[in-house]
Amino acid sequence: MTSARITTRKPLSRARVLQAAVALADDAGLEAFSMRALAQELDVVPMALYKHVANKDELLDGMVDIVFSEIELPSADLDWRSAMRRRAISTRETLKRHSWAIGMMESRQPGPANLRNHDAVMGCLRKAGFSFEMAIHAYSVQDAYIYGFALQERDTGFETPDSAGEAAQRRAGTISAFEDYPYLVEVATKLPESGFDNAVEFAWGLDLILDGLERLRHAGPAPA
Amino acid sequence: MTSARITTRKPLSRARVLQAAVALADDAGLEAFSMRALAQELDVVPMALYKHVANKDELLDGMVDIVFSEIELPSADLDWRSAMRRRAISTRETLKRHSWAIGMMESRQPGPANLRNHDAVMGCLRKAGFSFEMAIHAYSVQDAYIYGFALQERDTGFETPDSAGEAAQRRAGTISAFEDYPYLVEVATKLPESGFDNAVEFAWGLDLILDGLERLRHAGPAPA
DNA sequence: ACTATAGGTGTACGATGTACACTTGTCAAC
DNA sequence: GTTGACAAGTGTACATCGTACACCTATAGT
Repeated sequence: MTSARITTRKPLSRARVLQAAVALADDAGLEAFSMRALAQELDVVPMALYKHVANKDELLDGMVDIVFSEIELPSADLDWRSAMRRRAISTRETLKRHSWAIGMMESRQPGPANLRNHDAVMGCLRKAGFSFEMAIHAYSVQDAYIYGFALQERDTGFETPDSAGEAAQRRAGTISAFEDYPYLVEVATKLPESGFDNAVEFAWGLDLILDGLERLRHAGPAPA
Repeated sequence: MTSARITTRKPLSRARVLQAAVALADDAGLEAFSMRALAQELDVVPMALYKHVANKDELLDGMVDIVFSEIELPSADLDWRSAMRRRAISTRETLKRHSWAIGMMESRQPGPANLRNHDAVMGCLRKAGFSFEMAIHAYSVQDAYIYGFALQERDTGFETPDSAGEAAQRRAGTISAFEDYPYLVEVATKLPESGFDNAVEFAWGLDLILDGLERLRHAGPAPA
C-alpha cells in the first residue's frame, strides 16, 4: 500500500552523486557548494549522500578526478611539442569549465585519472628524448604556468562591460590617488580596447615556454 | 574599584588584528583560521574583532595586502631582467612563508601594497622598452608561472623522509596496479635521490621564461 | 560633573559537516 | 510464501562557524 509513489526516483549511486556535485559546483561556485545543497539537488536528505561518499573531503577528491578525466591526454601520434601544446590548452579549457577545481588539482588524494594524466605527460617527455632531470624541469614549468594562468584568469573576473563601472567604483574607494599608479592607469585605459583574449594570451606564454624547452631538449640540467 | 586589572591588556587596533591574523594563518593554516580562534589569540571575545574589521572577508583582504607588502619591489637600479628575477624570487619566498595566501593574491579587493606592486612591475617592463602589448604578455607569463609554482610547491607536500612511507601507503590503497604507471614509478624512485630543490627548480623555469622574454623584448606581439 | 563615543562583552541565530539510531525496500534462501 | 539480511534513505542532534544586536564601560571633551 505504501507503494503509491508520485515519481519513482532513480536511486543514488556514487557516480550520480559525483556528477551532480560537479554540476552544482560548476554553476553555484565552491562557496555555495554544500552537502545540504547537493542533497537538495538530488532530491534527497543530506545524510543519504553519506551512503555513497565517506565525507565532503572524499567527495571533493572524486570531483577533482572527474575534472582530470576531461583533460585530453598527450597524443602519441604527435611530436612532443604539439602533444604538450594540445594537452596544455585542453587543461586550461577544462579548468575554465570547472574553475572551482583550480586550487585543488594537485592538493588532494590523487585518483586514477590524475595518475593516468601525470604518467602520460611524463611519458611523452621522456619518449621525446628529455633526460629525467630535463623532463622534471619541463613538467614543472609547464604545469606551474598552466595552473597559474588558470588562477589568474579566474581571479581577474574580467570586467564585462557592465561590471566594469561597478568594479571601478569599488576601486575608487580603495585608491586614494589614482595618479600614484600611472602604469596601472595605462593598463586600465589601453587593455579594454586592445582586444585582449585569454585564450590568445595563454597560447602566447605557452609557446614561449615550449620554444625554450625545445632549445634545451638535449641539454644538461642548466638552462641557457 | 573595578580597576584592579591583573594584566593591563594592550588595546586592539586594526593593525594588531591584521598582524595577529597573519601570524595565526601562518602557523595554523587557513582551515583552522577562524574569527573565534583569532579572538582567543588576542585574548578577547570574538565580537571585539568586529570593531576593527568589517567582517572576515575584509579581514582577509587586509591580510593579503600585508603579504604583498613583504614582496620586494623591482629595483630601478638593476636591468629589467635582474629586477624581475629578484622580485619573482622574493614573491615565491613570501608565498612560502604565507602559503595560505597563495590562492588569494589576485582574487580580492586590492589594497595599496598590491597596487604599488603591480604598478612597479608594469613600470619596470615599460621602462625596459617592452611595448604595451609585450609588457602585458611578459607580466602574464611571469605571474602565472610564479603563482602556479607556489601552488604546486604547497600542494606536493614534499615527502619528508618520514612522511614518505605514509604517503606511499595511502597511495597503495588508491592504485590498483602501480605498474600501470611506469613513468610515475620512475619519478617516485629517482626524484628523492636527485637532490631536488624547489628554489633551484623555480629559478630554472624562471630563467627559461626571462630568456625567452629578452629575445622578444623588441618584437611585435607574436612570439618566436 | 556630565555626557558622547569608542572599545569590549554576552547572548543568540542560522548555516554547516556529520555521528548515530531508525525505517524501508529488495532479494536470496529456505 | 515467509523470513531475514543487507543496502539505501530518513530524522534528530551536536559542535563549530560567521556575525547581528543589545548591552556595558572606560575615557575624553565640554
